Amino acid sequence: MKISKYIVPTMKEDPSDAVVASHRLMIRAGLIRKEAAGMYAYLPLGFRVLKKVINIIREEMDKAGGLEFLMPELTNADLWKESGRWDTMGPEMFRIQDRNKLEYALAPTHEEAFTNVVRSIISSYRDLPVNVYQINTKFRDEIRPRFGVMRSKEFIMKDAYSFDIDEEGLEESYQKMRATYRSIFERCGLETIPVQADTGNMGGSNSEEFMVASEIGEEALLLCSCGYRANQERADFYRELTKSGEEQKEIEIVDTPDVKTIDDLVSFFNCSAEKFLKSIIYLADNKPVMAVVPGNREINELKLKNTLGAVELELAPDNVVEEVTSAPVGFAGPVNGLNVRTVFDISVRYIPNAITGANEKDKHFKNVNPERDFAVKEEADISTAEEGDPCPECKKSMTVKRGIEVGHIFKLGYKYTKAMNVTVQNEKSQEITPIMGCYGIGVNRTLAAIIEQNYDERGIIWPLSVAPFHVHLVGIAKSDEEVKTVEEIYNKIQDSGLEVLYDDRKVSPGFKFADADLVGIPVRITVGKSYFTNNEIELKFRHSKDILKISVEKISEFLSEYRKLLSDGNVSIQKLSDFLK
RNA sequence: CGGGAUGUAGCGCAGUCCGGUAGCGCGCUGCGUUCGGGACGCAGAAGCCGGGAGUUCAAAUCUCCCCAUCCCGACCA
Repeated sequence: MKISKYIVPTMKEDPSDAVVASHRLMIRAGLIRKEAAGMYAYLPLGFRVLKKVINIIREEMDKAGGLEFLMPELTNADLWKESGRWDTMGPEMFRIQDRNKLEYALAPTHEEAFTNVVRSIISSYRDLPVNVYQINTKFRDEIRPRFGVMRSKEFIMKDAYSFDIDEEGLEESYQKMRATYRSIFERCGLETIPVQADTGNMGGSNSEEFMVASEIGEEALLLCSCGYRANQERADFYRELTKSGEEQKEIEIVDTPDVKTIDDLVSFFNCSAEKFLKSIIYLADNKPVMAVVPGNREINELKLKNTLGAVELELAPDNVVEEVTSAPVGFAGPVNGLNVRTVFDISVRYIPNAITGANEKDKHFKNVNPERDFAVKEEADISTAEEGDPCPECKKSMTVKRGIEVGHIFKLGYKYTKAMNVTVQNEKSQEITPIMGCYGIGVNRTLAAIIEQNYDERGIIWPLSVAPFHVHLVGIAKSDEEVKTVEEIYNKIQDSGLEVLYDDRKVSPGFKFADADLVGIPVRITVGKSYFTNNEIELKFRHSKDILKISVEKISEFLSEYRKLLSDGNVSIQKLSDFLK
């Protein structure tokens, strides 16, 4: 492809609204343009990369026995009502009506749609297992689209759904996808960290997220050297739960004017934060509940939500807090039994002589003792694991890293097959309900994550497997004759079967080199001065500074080797540069 | 939805306090000179100053209302 006939609108300056590297570079290198917040147009160069990522996913899915579908993006409300998610999906689902006032959703995910189509097709245990998938656009009315294509309102997702006759089968399907995901991300040149995760509103039990370590990641991960890896949302941690020997003192009420936050309390009472019982009022499905954790801990809202079995959980507004505690915000506590459901963190009962709000303005209790001064009826782990907390498996101290979630695999269980009444006959002619798994990959996000992991101050450094072109040919010709010579080389590279982007523009060499670095094609071939004087072609790998001067014959060999490695699916920069030695 | 910021030429910005001729850099067009790491000269084109209402002789600039975009928190691939 000649640049003069293509569209590569590169920009020297960073766009003002891009903060993270991938977003900046995708716009500067001419891969995407913003249409509106959370909506992006892919330009030809960006679309080529996107297609390469899609192809890798498709190849690996097909290899694993996945069957590719294409589902409608507009889904009937009846489907969602059948599974019960019409009410639970919340405002992130785009809902629309047609001219007859029938309700639809722009699909944010496709469990229902696939379950529906599969149930109409399968009828026997012999039809199972089956793994169906698609690569298609999803719509989510994100509260805040962010970071370019990393989090957008419209995005491409590969979503797969497995149906098995029993849990054993599901385990097999799940493990197969687990392995498939590893190879997909590996082929994309991405290093991923699989972590245990929450299943969110997808339902189900077991789930694992594939994370790309990155400073800009929106998830915090807890990692242990023993191999324990979990999303902070659901990470467990080990706790030494023993009664302290401390003698129980007499409960006292203390005047604490304007002392509301844990920080205030620490300086007021001059003791450590873990002595306080942090008591927070939430609204769980619009009903007030209180959660109590030690003052040095954060409440893990997801754990709390799961404990409560709630669909929606949010901090209660001030007026609700005042109503429930009959005191301003900041003085809640479990002592004189409030009339709300209260969940205590499992560590609370082991805190002697604690300090807590008195449910009265400017008053706190000190020397509060669990069970003596209040009943601990409902207990759960509702604390967030933090950096340095002991690993739940080996008790060693865990570290925290940030990550971008590029893939997520779930064991869904029977949630959809039961709700939507999917059955097949087993060998005894009995009706059984298949069990499901579901497996997603954010395609655009994967692309952005690839850039996040592969760039420098000059631009993108594409892994060979997803580069928009295999070779970037820079021609520096001064006369018509020289132009013709470069063109012959261009034809030769094309004939070798490689995808080549040929910079044939009439601009200065520096301009072309800078653009080549920005666009980031892994192999750059320059035909210029040294060719016209010494018959040597210059080759430069994007990831290194070295410029190699190579004879025409050797270049031909190099190109056919490159071509061969690509078709073997076995190409790496290492192998390519080794070939030149 | 809460908190913060910004909308001026295709892109990046100044001008706004203190009302009075709309500006700079990049890019773009033409001609010429250049030609190995974002070349130079000359000549050009291009802006309802986010939208609406108001104050004023006069508004990019002051007031009010709307809209959009970005950043920080809750949602998620």
